[in-house]
Amino acid sequence: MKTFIGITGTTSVGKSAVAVQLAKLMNTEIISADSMQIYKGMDIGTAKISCEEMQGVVHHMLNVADPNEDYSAYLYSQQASRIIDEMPSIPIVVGGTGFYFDCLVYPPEYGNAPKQRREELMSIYAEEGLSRLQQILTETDAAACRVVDMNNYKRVIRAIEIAESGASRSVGSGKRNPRYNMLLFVLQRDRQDLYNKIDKRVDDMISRGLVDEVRRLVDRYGVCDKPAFEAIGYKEIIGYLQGVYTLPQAIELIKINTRHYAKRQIAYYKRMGPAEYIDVSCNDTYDIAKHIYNDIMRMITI
RNA sequence: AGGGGAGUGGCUCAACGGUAGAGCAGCGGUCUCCAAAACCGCCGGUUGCGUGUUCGAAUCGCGUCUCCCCUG
Repeated sequence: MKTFIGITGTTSVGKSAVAVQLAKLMNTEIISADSMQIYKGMDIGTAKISCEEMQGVVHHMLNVADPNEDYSAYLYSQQASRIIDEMPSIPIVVGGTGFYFDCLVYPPEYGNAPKQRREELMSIYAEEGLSRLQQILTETDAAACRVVDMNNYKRVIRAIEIAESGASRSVGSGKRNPRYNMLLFVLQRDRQDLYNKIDKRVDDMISRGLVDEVRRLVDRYGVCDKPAFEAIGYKEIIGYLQGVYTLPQAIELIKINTRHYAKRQIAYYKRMGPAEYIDVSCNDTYDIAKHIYNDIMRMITI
């Protein structure tokens, strides 16, 4: 079983820089695990690492999809695991999307979703509401209703898709076997400190031209309902461009939504299995990378 | 200074005589292809202050403080 290094943490915690230092120490490459940096042309708002910041370290899984595509965790796990498998060195997977790490280590075991059917179910939800979806699931896979969050239309739709493919959301093989040996490091910092950094980062994004970036995106693709357009920083600025919010309101919303996101990230990391938590509040990025490097060397030689 | 309006949890407001509710924020949680998404839960107020009326007041009276608007 192949080993990879996982580095995660909330937005604004400072993952990218640490990862670059670590990659240089390990003489290896980086694979992004970020559900929004996947998209081309979304750079400022996703805080995508710049060429200079990469310092020559190769980064994979950035800019691999167009914003009007239906990208998904399923595609990510397929593409990223291929890269991991082909890399001769120990890859470093870095990003804030905990679910993507899960999908790498435990590849989704249910079948692929037929695209037309999902659109049908979506329009049923839009026109007839959640209760109709619940009814469909009850009829096709009653057992799944006990396992699935019936208030969450996305989960209900997915369970219906699985049921219609002949499987059942209720009979997943409980303890799944991991595909990789992941050595996970979670970077963290004091909550107030983190919130201050988030506020500052959002202000920076605005002054670096986030509004223009979003405008360009909308000009090119229109306002579609693809995942990319639900990204924090984008949906709010779109609202501003459409006159729903003033710019200050949109900025405040971005900050709030980013804080909420960070909280959800923290909750997710707690359930990702064994991990080493590293406080990065008052440490130099190189020192943090060196610390992680030493730990890795120790774990691998044992 | 005079006239009018308002003061309710961090914020915006509801309840207008029967000992306070909601949204937002905050905090916690869920998660097997939309995951920066979607969903669930929790905390929090002796209603500016004082006094009176009443069996009972956030709600009525009086006084006082603060804020807003209008007139000077």
